[in-house]
Amino acid sequence: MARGRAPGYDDQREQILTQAAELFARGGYVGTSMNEVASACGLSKPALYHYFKDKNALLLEICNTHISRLIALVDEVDAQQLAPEPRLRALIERFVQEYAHAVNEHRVLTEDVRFLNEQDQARILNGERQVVESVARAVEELRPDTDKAGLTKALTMLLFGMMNWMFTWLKPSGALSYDTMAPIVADLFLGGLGAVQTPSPKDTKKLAKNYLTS
Amino acid sequence: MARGRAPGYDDQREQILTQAAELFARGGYVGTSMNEVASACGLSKPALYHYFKDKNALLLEICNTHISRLIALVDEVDAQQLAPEPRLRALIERFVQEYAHAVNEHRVLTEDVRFLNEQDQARILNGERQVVESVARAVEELRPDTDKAGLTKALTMLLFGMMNWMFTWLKPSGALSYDTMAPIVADLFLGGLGAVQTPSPKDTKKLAKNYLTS
DNA sequence: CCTACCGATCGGTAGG
DNA sequence: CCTACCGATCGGTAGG
Repeated sequence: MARGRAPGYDDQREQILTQAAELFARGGYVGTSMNEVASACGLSKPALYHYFKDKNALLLEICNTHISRLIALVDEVDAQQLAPEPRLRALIERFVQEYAHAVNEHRVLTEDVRFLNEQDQARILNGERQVVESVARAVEELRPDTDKAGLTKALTMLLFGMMNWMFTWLKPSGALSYDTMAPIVADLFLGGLGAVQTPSPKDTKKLAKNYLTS
Repeated sequence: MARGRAPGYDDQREQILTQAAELFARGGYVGTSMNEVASACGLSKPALYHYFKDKNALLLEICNTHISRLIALVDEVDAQQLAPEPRLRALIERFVQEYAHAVNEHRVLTEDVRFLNEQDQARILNGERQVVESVARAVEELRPDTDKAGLTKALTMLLFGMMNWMFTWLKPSGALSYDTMAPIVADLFLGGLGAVQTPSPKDTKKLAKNYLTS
């Protein structure tokens, strides 16, 4: 029988990831040294390198764990087969909960993916695309006309903007304030959706060309 | 008569600031070296230091120029004494225009202020507070009840979230797509504002406590 | 405005 | 021949 990892190995990895996410969120990926990560975990730098092969692997696992949870979240809501409005409300509530549960990880995901190596970055961006597309489908159900106008993704991204920007102004002190925000975001978005004028075809053509393709 | 600056001195400074904003926006402040800035401008590093005393000064001037324009913008709209709805529409249009005109500077402002030294950071954050408060006043005029509920600033920040997040998904290729987005953001926000349920006093108390105070 | 450097610290790894 | 580390230092490069 093969000898496994030492007991506590996985716990130690988890603890390192949590610490690194906090340090990266505060000082940025490039602005945080492996020495800082190590000493925040009470480890020597070689000990840290025992758990992660390099700095990129640390960043990748933070991003990957978080995006995997977001993908699982939208899949779960999809599986519930809710009507359009409760579906979008459920998505918003779950996103806000998830962000509140992982503020540091979320900030790292939104700010530091660009520092991953090319292939890992592509993997993460692919995951993000999956998540966005699932929400976009929910938006489109609520306003089918926006899709052919090329507006669906724009509206979806405005919704993500409201949620993703929250970590810059809401203190991460507790999940309660995030919980309070979820229905507000849902009310605002769902209430405003019907008021959005579909732009002229000339404008939406330009709009469609201006999405980031990657 | 004292010898003035060499002719072209100010032009060179401007060019450096534009180049630096682009490099900082792409690679982050910490991830960009002064050598990279210098060579992108066709200068030696010592030559670069002739125009800016250190890296912090470069970051400060990028942020300061941009935030000053935003403050001027809200002051101009304030001076027009518009009715609440056209006022907020004007603010949104002007913000989106300004962001489109200075995508790199805006990204640097939103992501890299934390790397400024303490005093400069405080100055910039103070400017940001001015801008937010002006928009918050416009929001409060449209929904006076949200103020005593502590909701005004939350709604204002959701609006900024929609606008500030745009640079992550709209290609910076042209001002036209941004122009198309401004009325969409305005429709969505103004349309949704009336649909937002005021949360219970218990929740808003928590909400008010969770703003970043600085 | 150049070449030539400094103190320090970077990410990563040697031997034991 | 595995794991779980340590003290010390590697080659390069950062801001200045």
